[in-house]
Amino acid sequence: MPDSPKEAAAWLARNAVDCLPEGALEAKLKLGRPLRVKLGIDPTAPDIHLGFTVVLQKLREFQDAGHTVVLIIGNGTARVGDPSGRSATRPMLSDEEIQSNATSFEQQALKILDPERLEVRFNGDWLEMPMGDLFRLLSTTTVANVIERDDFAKRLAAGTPVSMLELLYPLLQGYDSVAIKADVELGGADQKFNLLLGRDIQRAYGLEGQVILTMPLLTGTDGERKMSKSFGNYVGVSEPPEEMYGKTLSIPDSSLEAWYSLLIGAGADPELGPRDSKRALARALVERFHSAEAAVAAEAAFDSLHVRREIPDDIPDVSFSLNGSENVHLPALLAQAFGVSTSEARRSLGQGGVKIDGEPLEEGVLDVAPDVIDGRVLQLGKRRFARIRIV
RNA sequence: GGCGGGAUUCCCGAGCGGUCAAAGGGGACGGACUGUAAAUCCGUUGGCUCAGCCUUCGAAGGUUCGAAUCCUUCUCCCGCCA
Repeated sequence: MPDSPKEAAAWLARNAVDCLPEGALEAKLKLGRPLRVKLGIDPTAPDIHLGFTVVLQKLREFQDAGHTVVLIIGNGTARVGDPSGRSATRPMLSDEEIQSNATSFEQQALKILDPERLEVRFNGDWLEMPMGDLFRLLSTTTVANVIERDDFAKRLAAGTPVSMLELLYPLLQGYDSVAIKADVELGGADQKFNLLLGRDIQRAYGLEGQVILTMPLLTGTDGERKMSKSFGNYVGVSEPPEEMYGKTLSIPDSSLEAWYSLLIGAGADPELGPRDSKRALARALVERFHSAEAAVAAEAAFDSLHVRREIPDDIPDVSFSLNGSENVHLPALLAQAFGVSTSEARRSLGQGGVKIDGEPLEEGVLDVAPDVIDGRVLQLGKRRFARIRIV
């Protein structure tokens, strides 16, 4: 890691989208003390996904350079809900939900962050402020200032509702920077407005404005939209190795380069084709969040299941009671074994989507003799398996 | 406060009083294909004791042989005006 403030600043900002204002990071580094680097987390979603690790990774770089990361669990702001990029008003969360989300969030963040240089704060501690203080905060910002931002502007233009609470969100979030005296604030590229407003608010309180540094948003597994829990296109850092591996392999080839540069910090081996680059990427990710052995195992399991179409080793046992009838009624069995409705099970049966020991069942067969299925592996689609015991 | 518009199946969104379990798209699931859980193509997508039956179209009543479609009240939402 470079020594001079100038070089250090360039290093830290090297893959950022924005690092504003120009030269400010270098100036902060020249102070020669550990900087307080803020990251605000809205604990509405309990899983940290790969997209978020891009920012966490950057925080870790600051830590490794001797700075302190202040992780703010937005238990106060979570009751408002970040409007960024949302097209609709968010529901309020209960205190219990927020608390449990926050706890699991912190645990997962520690997979990447160094606990030695980490300070965890809850912004509910200072957002419960007297009304006079709130008024002071509100007076720092104009309405025009807040509604000029893209997502509000769009929603207002489209006639979708924007609550007063949401309008408040950027201010509360910005006040966090005042409360913890942040020198630098990190966030995803979509947080630029919030971070800049935090800087303005700090200055309104007579503090030196924070440097803001935003990281690119990782595209989700669909290759289309940013990775997000609400789009269902995310890979969580706590997911089982096989899931993580498989999901990574499912990204379109066009996302490969971005995933490499944002998650691995380097390009793919140019010798490898897209298939093998992707496999290497998937292995690397499983290795980082689980272990080298898990990565090898996940790849082997994937090949077995999807490439060679084999039946996996560890599959759940399901007992099925005949309840006096002669034959096994397959819709009922499938419903019990895989939690689908019997109607859905019938449809799958009608589409050749059910196999016994890897052998497709003839379409339209609804009942089989018990010994045809007892002790064998029932398969629904490509990925759902159960070993059946008739009792 | 006044006026107008809306609430539809997982989501978005169509829906002449009968032929509506409800168009279309998205998503999801199944099949084919494939280096892949990608792309593409095909199919399915309320539930059940499944060639039939039952429950759905914000809620509750009502009109009718028959209502998602008409009427009344209620709840929630949106816009415009003040």
